[in-house]
Amino acid sequence: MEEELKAHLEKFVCLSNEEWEQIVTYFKRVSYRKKENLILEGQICKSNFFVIKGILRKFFINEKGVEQTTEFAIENWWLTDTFSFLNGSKTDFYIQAVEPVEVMQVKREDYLNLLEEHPKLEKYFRCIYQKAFAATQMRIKFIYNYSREDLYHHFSTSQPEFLQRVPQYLIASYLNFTPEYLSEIRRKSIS
Amino acid sequence: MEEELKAHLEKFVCLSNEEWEQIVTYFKRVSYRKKENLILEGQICKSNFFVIKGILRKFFINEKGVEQTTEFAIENWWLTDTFSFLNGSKTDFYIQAVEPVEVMQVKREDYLNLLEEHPKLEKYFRCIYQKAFAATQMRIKFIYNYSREDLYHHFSTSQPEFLQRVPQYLIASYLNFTPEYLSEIRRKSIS
DNA sequence: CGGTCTCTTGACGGAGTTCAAAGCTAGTGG
DNA sequence: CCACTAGCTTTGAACTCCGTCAAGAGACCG
Repeated sequence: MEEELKAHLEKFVCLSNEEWEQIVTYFKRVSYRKKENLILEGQICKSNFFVIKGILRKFFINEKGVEQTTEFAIENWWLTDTFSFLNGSKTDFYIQAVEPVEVMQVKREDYLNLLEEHPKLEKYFRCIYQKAFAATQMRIKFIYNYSREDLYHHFSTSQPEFLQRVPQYLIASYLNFTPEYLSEIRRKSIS
Repeated sequence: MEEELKAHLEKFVCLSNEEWEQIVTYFKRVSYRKKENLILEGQICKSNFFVIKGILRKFFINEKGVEQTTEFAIENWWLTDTFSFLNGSKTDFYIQAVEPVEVMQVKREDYLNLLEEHPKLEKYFRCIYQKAFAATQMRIKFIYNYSREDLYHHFSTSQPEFLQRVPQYLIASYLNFTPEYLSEIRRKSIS
């Protein structure tokens, strides 16, 4: 069922069944296996992904050649390289399934047409991006305010589901430190 | 003149003169002196600020009691604590004029009414927030990818105007390191 | 010219990385 | 259903970047 996306849209705008049936035609439902890549560095990031079930992560290869995770997306979150998606430029990122994943994906052109045909959705995406922007600002504040150790504790208490579902080395990567150091922090907090 | 704001809106949507004249009534034009605070920690951040002339910065007092700058805004940029502005919650931030500043400011309720009355502007703000979100994601990528020293060099080459207009200790604060260390980096690059 | 704000310099310490190696776990094929 | 292997996690020692502290040198303002 695509009901998850419908429910999410309806948190911000009211839709008739008829509208919904038109809207859903712009999307494609796709499954990906664990570790499968949805997009690769160097490609143009043609789609925006809405997660119905599973976990995605976005990462890039840093200057030292190490995978650096910058975002996770779970159920009811959108994920894409916004910059590449909007401008049609090449992306520096990979998007990969952490677990087996079900998504609804929209291509850039369909996204733009969808907004033309259904201006109601301008409001939906305005709200979504406002929230996403506010969240990212909060994240920068945390990064600036807290030590790595504090960031881990904050993350593990505020997002406990991730600790269950995502391997430690990816958490370390997302928090921008080494698996070795994460291991050290965990030892400290247990004893 | 408020022509700066009008020009900015028209980058994303077409407006008749009549529409513009209605829209502008939702805004208030205000001047602030150097170092004057537009909002204070603990208040509700009631307005969103569009900079016509000058520079604003947003900062918070970190756990060590030090001012930590998280954003600058120059001409044609919006600045607010998005989270507080949207939800009406108390802000953790200060917004302060780095130079004498002219802004157009909208209150939260006027912003919401404006969007009701002029749905065209949903598109404008959707685009603005999309871009802001993409920019913040790029910023996190930079923070994760580069050493402090590289961050300074990247900042100074990509935003040279800020080096001219903003004192060094604020640049250091924005890049999340100490004025002492910034001084050391500068010495290295000169010799 | 005095005083406050900004920038520089240097010595020291600690949070977090790097490297190397061993222990664990889970997925795969036989 | 077990065994093997590749990938994940832990440990510890050495090292490094960058923050802290203290003090001095400019610069800008009344």
